[in-house]
Amino acid sequence: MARTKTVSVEQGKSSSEGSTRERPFPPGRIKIANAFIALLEQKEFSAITTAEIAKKAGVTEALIYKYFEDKRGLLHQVLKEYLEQYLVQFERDLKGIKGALNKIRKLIWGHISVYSANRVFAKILFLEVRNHLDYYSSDTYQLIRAYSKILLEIIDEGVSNGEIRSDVPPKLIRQVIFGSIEHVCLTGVIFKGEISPDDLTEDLCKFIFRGIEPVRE
Amino acid sequence: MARTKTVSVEQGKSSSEGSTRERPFPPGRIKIANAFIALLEQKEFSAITTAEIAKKAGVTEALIYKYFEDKRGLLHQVLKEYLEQYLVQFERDLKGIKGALNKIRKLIWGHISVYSANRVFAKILFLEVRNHLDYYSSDTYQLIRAYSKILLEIIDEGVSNGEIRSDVPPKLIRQVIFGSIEHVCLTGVIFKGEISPDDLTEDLCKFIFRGIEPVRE
Amino acid sequence: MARTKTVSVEQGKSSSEGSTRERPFPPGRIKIANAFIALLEQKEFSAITTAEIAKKAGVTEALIYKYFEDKRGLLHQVLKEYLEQYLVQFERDLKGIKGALNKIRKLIWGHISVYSANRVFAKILFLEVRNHLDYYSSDTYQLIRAYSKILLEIIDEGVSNGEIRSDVPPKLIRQVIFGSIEHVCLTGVIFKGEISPDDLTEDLCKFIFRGIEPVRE
Amino acid sequence: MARTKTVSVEQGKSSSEGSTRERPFPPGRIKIANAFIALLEQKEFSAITTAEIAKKAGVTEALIYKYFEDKRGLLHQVLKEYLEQYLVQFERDLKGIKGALNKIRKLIWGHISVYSANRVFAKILFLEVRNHLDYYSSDTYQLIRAYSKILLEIIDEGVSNGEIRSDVPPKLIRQVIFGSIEHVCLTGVIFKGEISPDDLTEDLCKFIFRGIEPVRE
DNA sequence: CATGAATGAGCATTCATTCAT
DNA sequence: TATGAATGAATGCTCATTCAT
Repeated sequence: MARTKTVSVEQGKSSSEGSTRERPFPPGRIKIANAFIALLEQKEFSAITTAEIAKKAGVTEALIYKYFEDKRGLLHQVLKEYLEQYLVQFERDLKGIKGALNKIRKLIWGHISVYSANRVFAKILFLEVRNHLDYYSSDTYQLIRAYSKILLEIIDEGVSNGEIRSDVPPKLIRQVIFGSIEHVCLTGVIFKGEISPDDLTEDLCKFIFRGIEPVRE
Repeated sequence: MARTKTVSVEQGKSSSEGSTRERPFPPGRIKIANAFIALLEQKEFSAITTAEIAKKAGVTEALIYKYFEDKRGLLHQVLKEYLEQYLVQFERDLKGIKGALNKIRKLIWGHISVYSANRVFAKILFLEVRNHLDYYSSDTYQLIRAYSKILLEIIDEGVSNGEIRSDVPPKLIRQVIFGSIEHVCLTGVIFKGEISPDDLTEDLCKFIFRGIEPVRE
Repeated sequence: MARTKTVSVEQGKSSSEGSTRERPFPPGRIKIANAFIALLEQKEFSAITTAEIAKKAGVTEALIYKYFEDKRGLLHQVLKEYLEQYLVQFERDLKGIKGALNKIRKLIWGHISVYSANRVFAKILFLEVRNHLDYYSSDTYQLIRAYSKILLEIIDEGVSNGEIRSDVPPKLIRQVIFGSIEHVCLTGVIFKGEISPDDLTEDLCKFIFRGIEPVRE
Repeated sequence: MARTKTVSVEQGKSSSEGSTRERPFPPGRIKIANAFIALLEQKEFSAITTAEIAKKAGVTEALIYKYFEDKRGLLHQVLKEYLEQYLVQFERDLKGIKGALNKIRKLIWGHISVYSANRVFAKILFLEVRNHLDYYSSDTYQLIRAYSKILLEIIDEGVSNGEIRSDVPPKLIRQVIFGSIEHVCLTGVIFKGEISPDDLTEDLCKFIFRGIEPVRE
């Protein structure tokens, strides 16, 4: 079973300058972030209290407010750090892959993999953050949009080179892809079942690429 | 813009005939349910206070607890009544339709239509209720399962008679269908955009039935 | 185990007059009183709600207020009916008994017997009613005072005729007697243990009559 | 009139010596405890609201829950601190006293003295706490049991050395002693009358030691 | 870098009680 | 004789958040 790693992302220098190098997060901050993530694995965000976080982290509640705007800020921050990491990885994954369909396959696999490895991440994303309006004006949302845009570009590329049919709106295609991935993973996340990236990707692609109907001739 | 109708389901008929018949809901109950639904259109469940509901309904807070278990119970109850109504309609819709693909098309259309007509309903379903474990042991969940089962049977039927390919697990197909519908609608719901059942159904089916790839001649 | 009888006292005419004879309590009233008593056996007064009483009685809450002033009135009423019954019995018991000590013995036995047979009664008396000031201005308190006065008179009688020492204030003697009885029974009531009137009376009298010290010959 | 002292027990010493030492209670906690005790003198526990306590203490309601489990926890805590203090005193009082009867006399005196000096204490003990089942599984109950056990041992000692008659069960003797004390004090507490430890002890012992009957030559 | 102490505002829920029918 | 519908008022408790040290 893929254990969610609770080691808080060591932030590389967000923007590097000459001097002291990327300084690591102070211990308190790390403890808080980890405690929070651990808690998220057990219960939903709104059910988590600052008192709980502080206790689990072994610090005082006040310290949370030293490092984060507020409770929701903590959520966004943690999510953002996760996401940034994933996007870097994702870009690398896509490098050197030829063909729109192949890229889509890789994207699906990568997407499912993250969800599979870090269920909390998945849970946060589609159960906590997305429902709130503040999300849509957050940094995180911009990251997600960037990611989402990449898929759209791949689809456009596919349409251009004839790999993908042109009689269905690309945006709809994108929605179906994301919708399928998430629905499939949601089930796994909620029921804490196994999620097998390889198998799921295989089946999903088979389906998405060629549809529901059997091969005509 | 499709206005969500706030008329609480009149269960049974209000005017009795014959004997004791199931009596109509008392006015207070109806007012509460409607006020609650109206509120749900504006804000998320956890942000709605009982005081607000009572005020909007023009009754006292205490009355809420006369008719519903608690705040969450109110949510479930309202949802359940909605759902029951929809399922009746849905069964009727499906009557007389031949062919698995045609049935799926109808189902998709019906599903989107409900979401389109009753955004609150959609919102409740995938933003409020589903995230909580108590949902999965509720009456509502049973209704949803029944509904879900119907789709699976249609798919099985399609596989049997050759309408649907057999090399992809039926359950995955179901997940993709539901996932697609919901992702597509979610966008509409969240951004309060138009949702056109006819167009969406058309595109979705085009896609789901024949996949992403262009026709191979 | 002496089961508390839950049959509400059929009130004899409180004060008789010529006409229609003691009319029995209406069924609703009886059901309420019985339900209440049954509830008192399980939990303390303040933990019992009118809703509960009504439900157990199979009537509406409103009916309680038809027959009783309010919740506390119900308590007092029930208690009073119990008490009146007991006092009648008690007076009869005392008839024909000679000697202060013998009378005291009989009183102790009677007192313990009631507690033993009707634990609810005991519980109400020393856990619910007595703590509240309204008790001390109630009918019930007058009954208790009457009862209490009888004991004092017996003691006085004993002092006069030399059966009882005169160098201890009679009122203190009375307090010790009541205190002993109640402490002994309280234990039984709270821990739901057996209470044996005969044995307890025997031991208590042995002690109260001759004190803690061994016989000095 | 013996005024109940409202100074909350300073646990440990406030001024540290040596190392880390148990630090004194924070001011808020002390204020809460004192306010609560003061309130208990005026009304019964269930009639005291958290709002009241907070107001009287000059703190916010929330602070109550920082220092105490809940309202009932506050009651138990306050009682426990009182009790612990008393038991220490009590053990010292008993030191150096010879003879079971003398010890009993001292115990009675001490017991009445506490009640007399701290009526709230008495009130809490036999009107609030004792009626609830949670009491019987509390720390406080253990303290009371310890205290109660001491009396039993004294009685046993008296039986052994011939000071106390052996034909009455020691436990019953204990019950009579406690029952008498409490009944006698209860009257004082409820009617806010004077309680004179010296006189009461004198009379009670006279009675308990030698019983109700006059001296037989 | 971190904490102890304290707060302010909210909020679900309970319950006895009333009254027209 | 009894009920269905509705209420008013209270209350315990939670929680995110602040700030001096």
